[in-house]
Amino acid sequence: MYRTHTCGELNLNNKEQTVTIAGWVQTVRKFGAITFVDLRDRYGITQLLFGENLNKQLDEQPLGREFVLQATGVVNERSNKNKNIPTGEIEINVTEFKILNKSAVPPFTIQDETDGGDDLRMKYRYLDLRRNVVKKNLELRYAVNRSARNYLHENGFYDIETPFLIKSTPEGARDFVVPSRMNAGEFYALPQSPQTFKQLLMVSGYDRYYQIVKCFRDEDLRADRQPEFTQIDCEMAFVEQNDIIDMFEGLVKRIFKDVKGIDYTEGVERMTWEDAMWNYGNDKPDIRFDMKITNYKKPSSVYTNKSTNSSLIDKANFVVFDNAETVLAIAVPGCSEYTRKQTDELTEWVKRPQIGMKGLAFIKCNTDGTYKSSIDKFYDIERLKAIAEACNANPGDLILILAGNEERTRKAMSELRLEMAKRLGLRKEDEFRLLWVLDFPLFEYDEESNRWVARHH
RNA sequence: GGAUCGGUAGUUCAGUUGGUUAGAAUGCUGCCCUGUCACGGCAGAGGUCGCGGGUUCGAGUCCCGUCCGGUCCGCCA
Repeated sequence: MYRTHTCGELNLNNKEQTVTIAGWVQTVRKFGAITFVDLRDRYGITQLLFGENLNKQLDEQPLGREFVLQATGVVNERSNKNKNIPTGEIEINVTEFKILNKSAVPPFTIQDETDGGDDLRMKYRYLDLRRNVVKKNLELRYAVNRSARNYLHENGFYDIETPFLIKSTPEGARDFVVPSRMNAGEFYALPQSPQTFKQLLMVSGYDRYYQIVKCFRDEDLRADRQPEFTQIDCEMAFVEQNDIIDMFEGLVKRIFKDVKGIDYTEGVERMTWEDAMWNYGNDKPDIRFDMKITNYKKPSSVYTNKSTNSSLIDKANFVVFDNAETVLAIAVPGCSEYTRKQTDELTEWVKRPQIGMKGLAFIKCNTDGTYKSSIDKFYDIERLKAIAEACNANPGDLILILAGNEERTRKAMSELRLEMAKRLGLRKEDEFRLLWVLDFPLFEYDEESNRWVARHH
């Protein structure tokens, strides 16, 4: 028998048993007459003890990191227990061992906190995959996948495969192309998504379809964006928007329950795309904290249901605000005591190329009720007060104001809001909120012509 | 396509105003050690400072070019 147990399952219940395990050498700790070896496989780590007899054999056949080893021995209770691992109460007193394969010295350490950089770890991916943190990621992905499939199956969805070598069906991104042998000079495209196929399925009456499927888009990368990615692709027929939202809210809650054991019982907040962009400058806003954005200028035509009181900043001969398409502010709680150095540092922060603003205005709402600002030259105390009230600032708050092109300024203010929240410790990694951001409807029903028409955006 | 940051020991990084023999940690090698689990102690090896050119008495350091990598913009739903 190759092995009787894995490296993750032995404990005091197996005491006195003779076992055989196989795995990779994690570490070797030599103490003169005895040697400890941590043996690792997918399931865990088990400590091997090489006593006096075998130690001599180890001198002739030295072990190194990542050697593949098969060992037989008796499960012993340890005299010094390690409470950090499940197998920490036992060790195997080795009677016989065989080096199944030697290993060159790995170019980086196989540990949670590895010393290897990204490039090196990708080059030696087979070593990187041995690391526990990488394994955990693959396990998580599999758990999410399994949970989603179970939920969708239970709700009547069919998993139907669709072709990869297809005729181009442009969706906006560039197609990846594959040369055709049969038709020289012609090419297949790889799907940017299964969009046309699932629509075909709907027409054919398969009214609930899903697929966990690769999509291909030949565009430049970002840190969180790859040309090849997987999505949970779904389509439903004979439904309204709320049916879809309810179904996939259920999916997300089920995944949290199955994967993390979290019961997300509260309702999921719904927000229109317009509100998300207007109040947070972001189509996926962090709503774990408030700090909403206040708009001081008339919105562009994108925001059909928004209006503002631009008289608050008008007619002050302040060209920066006068010439700006958009003027936005947030009230940062408790930061009115910021020093000149700190506000200068924030100004430099928004001027970085990634943010791209030309400058930053601020109003300190002092706790004694007075105001001190970088725009005192243009606005008297009454006007500062009015501007501050418009963004619901409290005494002790620091109001930060950005002005410029609408799209860029909104995006910059979103980044600034997140940055300030981070500095104040408001972005708590272990807390989460689910939120639906409802896209601008692409079609609307036209009563006159009695048909659906595309909305202009 | 554009902007910007980086490339120094196996690895992750430091390296001052341009100045003696380029350092640290970790890994690796050898010796010591019977209870470690990030073992410990002692000793040692290990470098074309990405590449090419220039300035200079002298370049890891300054300048130009080039290659590679990261991040962002463009692009991408």
